[in-house]
Amino acid sequence: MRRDVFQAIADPTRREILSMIAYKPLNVNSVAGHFSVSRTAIYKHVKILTECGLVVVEQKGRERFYEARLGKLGEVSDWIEQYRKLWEERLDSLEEYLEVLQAKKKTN
Amino acid sequence: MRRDVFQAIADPTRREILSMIAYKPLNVNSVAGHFSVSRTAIYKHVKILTECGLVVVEQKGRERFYEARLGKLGEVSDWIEQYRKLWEERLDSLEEYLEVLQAKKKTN
DNA sequence: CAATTGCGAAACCAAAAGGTTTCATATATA
DNA sequence: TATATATGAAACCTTTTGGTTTCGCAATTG
Repeated sequence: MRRDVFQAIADPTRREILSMIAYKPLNVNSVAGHFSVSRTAIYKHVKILTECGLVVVEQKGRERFYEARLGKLGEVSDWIEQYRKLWEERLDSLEEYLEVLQAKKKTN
Repeated sequence: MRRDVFQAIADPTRREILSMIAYKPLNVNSVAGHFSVSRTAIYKHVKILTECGLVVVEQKGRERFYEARLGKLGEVSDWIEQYRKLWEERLDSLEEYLEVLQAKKKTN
C-alpha cells in the first residue's frame, strides 16, 4: 500500500471530496450524496485520504466528521517548486525568441 | 485512459524520470540505465508523461531525446494554491492557540 | 424496547496499471 | 553489405484500484 499524497490526489473523486470538506467537515453520507457512486466507495476514498494525512476524523455521537488537513499538500507543492524557476526561465527564453522573430518580421 | 498531470506524477518512477530529464534531454536507454526495470517499462512511463504534455520528443538520427516541459506542473500547482491561504490561516490559529496555552501555563 | 440511522468491514468483481519477454523496423557502423 | 544499436509495438501476466452488494454493530429516536 503506497499511501502518499501524490497518489491520493491523483484521483479526481478524491480531489472533489477534498474540495467539499475544505471549509467544513462532513460525514460520509453527506459527501456521498454529491456523487453517483455508493457510500462505501466514498468511504474508501476518504479512508485513503485519511491514511496519508490529508484528512482527519472526529467522532460525534454516531456520526464521524471528516476534516481536511490541507497542509499536507505542501509536500506536493514543494516538489513542484523545485522546478518552477527552471520552467519559468525557459518560458522567458521562449518569449525572447518570439520577440526576436517579431523584430525580424518588421525589418524584412 | 485518464491522462492528466495529477495521475502522471502520482508514480514515483515517473517523478524520478522527470528529475532526470529536467535539465538535459535523454533517450530512453539512458533513462532506463538508472532503474532496475526494463527499458520497455521505462518507455511506457515516458509515453504517459508525453501523453499529458509533461515531456516532448525530439528525434535525432535513430535516437529520440525526451525533454521535460515542466510548465505543465502549473496545473497541479494552481489546484494546490487555491487551498494555501486556507491551511496557512489554520496553522496561524493553531499557533495562536498554542501561544495562549503557553501564556496560561506561565500565569498558573 | 423496537426500529432507524450512520458507519465500517468483508467478500467479491472488472478494469487499469505496471511489469515482462518477444518481435519488427529503422538507422549507424565495421 | 552484414551486424549492431535504438526504439516502439504486441501479447501476456500479476497486482492494484475503484467499484458493488451484503452484513453486523453502535448510537438515536419513536
